[in-house]
Amino acid sequence: MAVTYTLVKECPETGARAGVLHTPHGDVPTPVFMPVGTQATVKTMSPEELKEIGAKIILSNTYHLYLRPGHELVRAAGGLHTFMNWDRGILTDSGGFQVFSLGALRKIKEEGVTFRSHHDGSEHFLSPEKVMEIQEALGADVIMAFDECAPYPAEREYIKDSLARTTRWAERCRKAQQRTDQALFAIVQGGMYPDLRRESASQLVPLDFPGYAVGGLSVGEPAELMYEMLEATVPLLPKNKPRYLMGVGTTDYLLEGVKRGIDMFDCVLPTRIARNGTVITRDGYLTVRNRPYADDFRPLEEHCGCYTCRNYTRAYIRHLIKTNEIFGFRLTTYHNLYVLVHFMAEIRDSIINGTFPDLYKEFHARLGHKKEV
RNA sequence: GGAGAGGUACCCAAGUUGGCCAAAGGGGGCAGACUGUAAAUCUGUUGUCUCAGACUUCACUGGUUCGAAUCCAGUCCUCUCCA
Repeated sequence: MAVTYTLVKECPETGARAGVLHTPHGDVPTPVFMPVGTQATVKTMSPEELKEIGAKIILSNTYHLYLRPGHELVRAAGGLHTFMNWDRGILTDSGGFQVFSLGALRKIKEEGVTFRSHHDGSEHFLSPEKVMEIQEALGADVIMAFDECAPYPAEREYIKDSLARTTRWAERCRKAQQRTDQALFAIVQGGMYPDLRRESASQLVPLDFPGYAVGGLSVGEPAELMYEMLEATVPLLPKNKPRYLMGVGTTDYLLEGVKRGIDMFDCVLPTRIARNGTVITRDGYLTVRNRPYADDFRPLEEHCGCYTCRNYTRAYIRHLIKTNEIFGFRLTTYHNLYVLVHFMAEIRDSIINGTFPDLYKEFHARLGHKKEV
């Protein structure tokens, strides 16, 4: 098996799990937050910095790397790990999210999806088979089945058709798979309809994929609705396989996701808001770009052990951001990723120590609302 | 000394057949958004007030006119060229 999962401990009070994802590029303790490096780089971070932060696995993207520089070039480079000098885990998203985010530029059919390139308008056809070919050329440890991340809100009938097609696409991906050293995860869809979530899961689970993702969430719906969908989905997923909640990455969502049995998360939010002048703290967001921090000589977050907080002040970082200096984006990105990666490690420890419910209560009181610090 | 060009809001800069001008557009400032990255992006806002409405602004002073950033006269200042 390319990638296996070991369940280390499960919180008896909640559904929280501590485990290990074993990959050809090292073990990944779970629950885990995976930084996103869409174009074969986590924007502004070097691989060395990512390791320093504690990242054990990162994301990259099929659609984007297919367009540029082209998967054949990555293959010629020796695969994504070699190409980008990252010897730890990599997961590639299938392009399913681009079916959603490039909504105006694509057309969905049973056979696959026609995209008009957002670079030059050229037309490209991605099918489950093509996506598998690309992902095998890229060579990530975990690869994703081609799916449709459906929009919210969406009609029940639309979601029903979409989820069924996503299942058929997952089967086609499975059939097209040739490499045996990559784990192909299927993606549960179903929109915001609990019964359709269950329908999707019940179609995919018997196909026995090495891991399952929950997709189509965090697309604009209220938080409570997302939690409800998780509760409808996760209990149907096999306990001995990793569960991955796609596109989720605020501290409160992470905590709530873990509580409901999720093992893996990814999100562009920490890196994106970092570049837009906002940092994540244990107590909420801090928009360090704003005026009040102009002469604030404290670190971004007191007691944070990250490189940024050990060496730089809010005033300096605000200055860098305001002057559009690259180093500013690097410092905020570093901090945000550090916070999430370490938050997950802390959660994992608490699950193993049996104190997760306490940690949950503590953070539940602090999170869930945005607050300037 | 002579010839010419010009002075518009925090900065740059449109606007000079008089009204539709509190005044385009940039930049800067101040906020907001961001969740499997079309994102170092996008959106809002940026004269004053008791903000619907009213008031004071386009170098300065005076004038023409129902009405002036726009027309006239004078003053101050800036730049270019020629001596």
